Amino acid sequence: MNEFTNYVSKIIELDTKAQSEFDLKIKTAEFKKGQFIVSEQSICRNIYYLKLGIIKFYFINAEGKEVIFRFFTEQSLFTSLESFILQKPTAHMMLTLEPVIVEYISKQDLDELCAKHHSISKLNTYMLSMAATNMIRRFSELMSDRSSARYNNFVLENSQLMQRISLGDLANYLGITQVSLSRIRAAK
Amino acid sequence: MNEFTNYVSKIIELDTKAQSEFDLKIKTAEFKKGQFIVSEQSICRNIYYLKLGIIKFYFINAEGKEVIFRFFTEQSLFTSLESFILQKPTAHMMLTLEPVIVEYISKQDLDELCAKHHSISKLNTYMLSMAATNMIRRFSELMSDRSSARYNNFVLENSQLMQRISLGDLANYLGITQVSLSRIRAAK
DNA sequence: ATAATTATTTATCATTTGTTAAAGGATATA
DNA sequence: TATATCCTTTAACAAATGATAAATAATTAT
Repeated sequence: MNEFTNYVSKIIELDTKAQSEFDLKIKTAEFKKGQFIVSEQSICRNIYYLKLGIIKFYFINAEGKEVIFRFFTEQSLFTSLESFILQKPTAHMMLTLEPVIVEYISKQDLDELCAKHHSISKLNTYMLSMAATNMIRRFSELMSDRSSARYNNFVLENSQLMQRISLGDLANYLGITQVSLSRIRAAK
Repeated sequence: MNEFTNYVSKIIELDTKAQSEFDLKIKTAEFKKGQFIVSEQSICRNIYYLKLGIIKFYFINAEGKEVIFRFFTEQSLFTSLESFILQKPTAHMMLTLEPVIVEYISKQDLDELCAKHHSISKLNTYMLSMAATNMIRRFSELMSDRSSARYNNFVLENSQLMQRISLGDLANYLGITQVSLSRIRAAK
């Protein structure tokens, strides 16, 4: 059984038939560091399960600056949601920060399975719920504290992740410049 | 037929039986200006359709300041999503800024209808998709421009709404203080 | 209408953050 | 090892924003 199937089975109980049909649709792909899994203007046709590596989910804003929605690490699901739902070109990119192995299912296959199996429809609902609540939390986090507090909080809650991302990327995630982040770090 | 039912029928085609069962579950409520439809620490048990009025969806951040997710106006769906999904107390409030009339369906009723009718399950999927993509857009908007540009943009795209909300609320929505917004307005 | 309350603007000063440039470290490549 | 490249820090200055208080305008209540 694929890791993706195993992962979702622990979240939503899938009946045997639904599970095996889901598992059959899973494909695997590998990427080198610095490659786009979803590039600008492409259509995101899949939901991905991240087996290995780390991914930066971001866009370039009106001032030409990089804004990071979030990072994804092992054992997480991701997709460029707006593009995935409407199957139209995305402005939101998925870039590998390390060598990456993913498993994925296409929207078409997932839609077909949703129509066929109620348990997979429930899985789909769960994945959308997580996408929505994660964005709500991300927005709240960004609006909740001054940047120094956001930095301290990030270090506390993501000590492992700190070792895998650059301070430049962290600054963008926190919504400040790298110079500003250096100042915050120096001020301790 | 309730306005809520009519509204969703235009988005997702519901078979006759699903539609009438959905319609039977809809309830109505009225609120005066300045009342909470969802108050802090309460559990949000419903999805609402806003028939009349305007609502502020917000929370109080770690520094004690009000942060506005968004405003809702007539003919829109809303719920305090995290609380609704997990049925746990919310930190996100829904406050009426005008007299309000809503129609709503409970989570329990909706879940039952989802299990029974695939078309309603699709409706549920649609509503979650919108919640997620709306938050993605809101986040992007907030991170895309300097505050003066965000203000100009808001005025352009929400000229009707401008007449119904206070500048203090608008400032909070834009992520700045009211004093700062006054400066931006004066600088024109 | 008058008073009281609330909303908005203006002014002043302090703080934060951005910008630019340069310097120092670290890492990768030949 | 030496060189080049990338990442991070530091410094100096400018711009934006916050905090506070006071003044003005608008709204609500008596």
